[in-house]
Amino acid sequence: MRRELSELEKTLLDLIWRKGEVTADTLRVSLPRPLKDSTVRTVLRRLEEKGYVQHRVDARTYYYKAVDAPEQLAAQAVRQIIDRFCRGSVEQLLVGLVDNDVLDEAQLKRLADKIAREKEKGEGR
Amino acid sequence: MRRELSELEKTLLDLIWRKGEVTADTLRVSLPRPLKDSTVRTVLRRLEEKGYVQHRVDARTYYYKAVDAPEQLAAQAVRQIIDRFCRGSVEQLLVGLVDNDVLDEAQLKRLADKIAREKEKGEGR
DNA sequence: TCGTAACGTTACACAGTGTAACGGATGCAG
DNA sequence: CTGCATCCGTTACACTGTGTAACGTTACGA
Repeated sequence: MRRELSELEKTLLDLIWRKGEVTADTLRVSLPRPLKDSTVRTVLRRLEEKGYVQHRVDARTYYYKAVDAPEQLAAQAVRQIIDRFCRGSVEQLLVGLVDNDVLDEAQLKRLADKIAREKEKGEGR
Repeated sequence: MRRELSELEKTLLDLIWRKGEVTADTLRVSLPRPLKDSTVRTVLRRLEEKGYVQHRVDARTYYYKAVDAPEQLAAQAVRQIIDRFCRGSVEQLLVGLVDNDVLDEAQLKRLADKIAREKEKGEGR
C-alpha cells in the first residue's frame, strides 16, 4: 500500500485530477493560497515518490499527471475502512452508511438496479 | 471533525471496540507487541483528548470505552472520501466500488433489498 | 555570452508519534 | 501508623513527516 498523503499533497492531487495534465507553474497559479514555485515542485516530487503522480518531460518542462483515477483511490480507501472498522464486511459498512444518513435506502436501491442493468448490458457486448 | 488517529492509536481503539470496556493494563496485556504501562496510558490519554474514548473511574482505576461505534467512524470516513475523491457523489463512489471489485453487484442488490425490508419493519414499529 | 526559465538539492522549524522513566497519591497488609 | 504495591499523570526525548522556501544548476534563445 502506498504511503499516506498529506493535506497539501491532497490539494495538489485534486487539482491535477481536475486539470488532467499540468506543469508545476500551471498548478501554482491555480492554488487556493499562494506558494512559491519551488514549494510546488517539492510537493510534486514527494507526490511522485509516493507513487500518486508521474511526469513526462517535454522540452525541459515537466508535465505531471495522476497515476490513478480518483475513484480507484476511493475504492482502496474504502477497502481499508472496511478492514479496519467493519471487520472486513462490506455489508456492515453499507448498513452503517444507511444508518448514519450517508446513503439513503431509496438511493441505494435505485443504484443497485442501475448498476445491475449496466452490468447486463456490458456483458451482452 | 476530530483529529486523525495514529497507527498505534488505531490499534488500541480496535482492541477497545473488541473488548468493550478496558483498563490500561487489560489492554496492555492483549497488545500485539509489548509496551510499558506508561506508554499505554499515554496513548489512551491522547485518544481521549482526541475524543475517541472516554473513561470512568472506579476505585482509582480508569475504565476506558469507545465513544462511537466503529460503523459510525466508518461512515464519517466514507463521507470524507466521497467529498474528497468523488466530487460529493455517493453514486460515483458506489459505482467505483463495483468497478474495483470491492463490492459485487449481486451483493449490492441483495443488500439493498435487505435494508429496504428492515427499514419498512422499523417504521411499522 | 548572458539572461531567463525550468529544475533539483538542501534546509529548517514545527507538529505528531512512539516510547518510557519518574514521582505522587492511595489503599492494604502488617 | 507505616511501608509496599498499584495506578495514574507529567515530562521528556528522539525520530519522522510536513510546509515552506532559498539557492545553485543547466540549457535554450536572443
